Amino acid sequence: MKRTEMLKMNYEFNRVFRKGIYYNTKYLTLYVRPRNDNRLMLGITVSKQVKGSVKRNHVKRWLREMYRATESEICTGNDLVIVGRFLPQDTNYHKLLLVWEKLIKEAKIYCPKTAYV
RNA sequence: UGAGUAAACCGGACAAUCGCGGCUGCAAAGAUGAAAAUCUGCAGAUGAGGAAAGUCCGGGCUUCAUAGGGUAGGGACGCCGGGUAGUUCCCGGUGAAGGUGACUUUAAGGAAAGUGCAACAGAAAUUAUACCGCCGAGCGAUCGGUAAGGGUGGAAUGGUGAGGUAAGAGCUCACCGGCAGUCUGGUAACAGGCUGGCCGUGUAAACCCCGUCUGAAGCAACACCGUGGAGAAACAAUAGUGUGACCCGCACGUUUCGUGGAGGUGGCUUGAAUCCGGGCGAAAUCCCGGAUCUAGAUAGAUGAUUGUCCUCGACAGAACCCGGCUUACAGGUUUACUCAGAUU
Repeated sequence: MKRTEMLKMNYEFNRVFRKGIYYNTKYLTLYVRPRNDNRLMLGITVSKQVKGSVKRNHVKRWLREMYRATESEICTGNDLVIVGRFLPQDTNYHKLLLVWEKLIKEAKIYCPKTAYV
């Protein structure tokens, strides 16, 4: 299985924020920007509305795990940035996963496995 | 048994599957490359805290400044002894305050160098003073003596008792307090004794005085590499470089020095280290011997799922590294001690 490619530099993030299309929900914001090549790159960031570095880190891990679970169903050729926003106390991984699945369909980057087979 | 004091420690556990960081080893299958190597692959062990936090002190380390020394100014600290690389930290002790007690708290030098302040109340808040009183003189107005008592205040000119007196007063005496001198004990802070003598408030977390210490900035420090770009020098015109097997053709001046933006590499984990054993000491700490290597990321690694168990899980995430302080914290364990009660 292919390793997830991460966005690293600050300018890469800024490029996606400025030129990408964003899809907003209560818990997450997704920025999408098409790429010239066929790679799929991911950036994860969490808003400071989530207090405390422990909680922020935890949300980041959820987002990464969530992406990993659905990576094979996402269209290639895009830069994605997922932003974690304010989360109520009873949030857990499963709730986030449901939100995420809705979000990728809405953003029209949901490509079921046919692309790979 | 109940209530409490002090110290030390732990900070959900186990199993399975998938996933992540750097490390070590293997493999040579795939990709890049001239090579070294890098990525991918497989295996292995390993991977956040007691506060990682606040960034409040003290260092190491680095750069800048600086011949050496002193003074002023600024800042910090302030009972004594010991510990330490060092501190405002730690340990032990002294004084003071609190608690029945175990024990706790303590910015604890100087008010006899000087200045300031002390609201309201009160007669009076410091080279001051007499409101109600008390006593004496006087018919009285008033004058003189006094600071026991009342009253004000956070604080009122040592306190209690006796003598003394017109009434009173350290005026005198005893004890207590405080001051000065001296002796004894203690390394010292200080404690105790003796003698003299009766001494005018508090505030230095007000200025100040005395003593001690004191360059500045921080890993985004700093060192190295550095496509591009700015600069300098040298060389060349049938040359050189790239493309290519070669020629033609096409494109471009080339090389060196050097400054350094983006970016990269180092700094980056072996250290006042951890564990075990022994020793000096009342303790902090120190000494000796043995063993171990225990995160090193850079959009920043610990997560998800399932199952079992319990007390049902708090505060909370390394970012150069140590020592200390402070603050946050569900619940639990151990040891020592105190008070009250019960039983023997």
